[in-house]
Amino acid sequence: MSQLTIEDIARLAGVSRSTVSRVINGQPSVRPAVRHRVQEVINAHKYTPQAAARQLVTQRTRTIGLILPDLAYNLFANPIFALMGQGVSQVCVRREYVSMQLMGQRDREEQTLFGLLRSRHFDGVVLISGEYDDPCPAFLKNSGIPYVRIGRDPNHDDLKYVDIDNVEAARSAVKHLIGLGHRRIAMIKGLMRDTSAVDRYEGYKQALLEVGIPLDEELVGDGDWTVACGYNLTQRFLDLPSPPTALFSSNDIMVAGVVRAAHERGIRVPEDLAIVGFDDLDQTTMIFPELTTIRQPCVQMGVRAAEILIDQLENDNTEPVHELLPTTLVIRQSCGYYKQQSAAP
Amino acid sequence: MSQLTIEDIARLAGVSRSTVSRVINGQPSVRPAVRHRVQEVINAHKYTPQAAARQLVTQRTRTIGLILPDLAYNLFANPIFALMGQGVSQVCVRREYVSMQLMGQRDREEQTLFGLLRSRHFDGVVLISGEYDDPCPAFLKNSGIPYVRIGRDPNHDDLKYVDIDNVEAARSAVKHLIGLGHRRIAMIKGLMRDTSAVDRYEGYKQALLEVGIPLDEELVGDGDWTVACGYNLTQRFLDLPSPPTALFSSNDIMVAGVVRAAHERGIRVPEDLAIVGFDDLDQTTMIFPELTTIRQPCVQMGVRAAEILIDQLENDNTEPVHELLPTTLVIRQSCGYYKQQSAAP
DNA sequence: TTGTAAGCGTTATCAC
DNA sequence: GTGATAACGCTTACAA
Repeated sequence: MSQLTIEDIARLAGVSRSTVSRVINGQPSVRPAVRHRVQEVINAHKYTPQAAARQLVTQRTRTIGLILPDLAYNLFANPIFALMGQGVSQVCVRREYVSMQLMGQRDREEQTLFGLLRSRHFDGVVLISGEYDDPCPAFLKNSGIPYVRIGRDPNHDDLKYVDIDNVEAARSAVKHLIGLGHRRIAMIKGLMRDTSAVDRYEGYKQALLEVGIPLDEELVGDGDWTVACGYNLTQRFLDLPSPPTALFSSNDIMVAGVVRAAHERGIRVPEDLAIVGFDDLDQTTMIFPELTTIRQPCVQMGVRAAEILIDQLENDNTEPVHELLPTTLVIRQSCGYYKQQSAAP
Repeated sequence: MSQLTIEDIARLAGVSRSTVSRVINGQPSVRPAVRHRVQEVINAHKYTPQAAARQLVTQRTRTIGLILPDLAYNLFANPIFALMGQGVSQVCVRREYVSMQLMGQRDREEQTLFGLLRSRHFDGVVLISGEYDDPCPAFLKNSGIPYVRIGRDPNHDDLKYVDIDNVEAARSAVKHLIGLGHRRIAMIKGLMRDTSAVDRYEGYKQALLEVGIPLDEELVGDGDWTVACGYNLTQRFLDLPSPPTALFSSNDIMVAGVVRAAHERGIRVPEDLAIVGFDDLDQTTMIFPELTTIRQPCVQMGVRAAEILIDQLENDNTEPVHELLPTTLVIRQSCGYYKQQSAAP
């Protein structure tokens, strides 16, 4: 069906290959009548140029690869990566690029992945990676493959990245709880191999420090982003002689576990336990009491990453770009009013 | 860095292009010493052949495209598509293929997608699509692009597909509830543009019919796979003069809404309301009372789809393949024992 | 076992 | 404005 080549189209339209090529690529120097005739033939036969041939001569694929963390496959957390991907995709469509997500376990098949990247399928890569010492950005960098990272690693000098200020975001979340009068505020950390987990913990500590609340190790749980750990850690917290009155979770997913554990013990949210999450997943709205949380602009992060990448590809722009997108504290029902409430008439 | 061509490698190794090519492609007819020397040079320079050049001559990309429904972006339901993708990816790695997921809104960018597919980026496609009259399989079919569908459409004659028997699976779920003594069994349907939603409803009706329970329209809700509809419909059910004692949900996601609505009214699960879901998402385990549900072999579906596709690609196998993979009813806590319980001493 | 040469389907550089 | 013609980087007969 579409095994026709440009040569065939040329013959059918009674012109040369070059002219057909010009029509396809929208070059102006073709007489309207000719252009029209050629276009007719192209449409009639649903001819589309073969990508490989084109790529070979132009040395461009107009394709960008999207690499996700392994995490994405196992986690509820999935939605945030999907959103970032959507952002990337939007820009690509607009700029007439193609974006493809590479499948497969990153850590298990690293060599396969690197080989693939070296074979120049992609003009560039958007890499979603928040891990310390991830080998992937290192590889991209010293292979000279243009990439923009979503996330960052203080140990690694990425030329271009898009991220949020996790320290500040977490700090504001915890300050909110403090502002409501809470003093015993538990925190569930994310996986500490992720920079965002470390930073959010840092923000938590800063907020406490600022108001002179001593850090109580018992109120800090080693989470791993999953519902299960939210559940287990909350049980531990609630077993304490003096349990927390508030809790900050490093993501929304873990809150699902927190809420379940609380429910099981008859602990009410927010009356007995105020909760702030992180991410602002749409999907959770229906599960929890409306969750107070930090909104992360996932789609926008994908958008910016793609824009920055394409800018580099098209304008050879190799200036460093380090963008921190703004987060917002979205206040809903899961915090209630603590001191304020008891101060009411 | 890896801008070297096969020509450069040949020169550096003191052989001809052909020999390098033979080494790369693992052809036997190369003297071990030579092979070794060439391989050294390749490794030293981290040379990888350029995909486009290779594809141009072989007319094969060894790449398969994975197309997801738009749904996947919006839904919690995401996990099942990710799992199918994992299955596809596993097989590809094993068979030395590359799999890439096409990004972007299917319905909005149909022409873009079709153009992409026509440009021969992919040797074949795994298409996850359970919609009636989806234009995508139709396009693939009459473009002669090999594809295997995950899901099917009775209105469309797909040459190869992998699916489950939704009617039978749903039927067994509802029979389970009936077996526990329930007579007023509500059902939440999925989006009826999806064949699986229609089939699951059919299974529900069959199960009732078999034991002579009349279909009560009031107990059937038009769902759309989301948490929100699970919530709203359950409220409606519980408002009925004679509310259901059991509920079958067309997927696990919607159960989240069901459970929330039940909780809010002090309806206990399973004592007051027994629930059976569909999918068996790992992630839900922590959210609901352990959910009785139908397990769908998502990864395996991806695996089979990829295997069937690659078989077609490599052996020109154009026999029809219609595989229905087995589902299982996984019995956990969300159903309890209804009649049995009251029959106990 | 190895090398030479043709050709894959495009775009790009020239002439005309 | 249009058409030859030479790349692009690889694989693959066919020769040697």
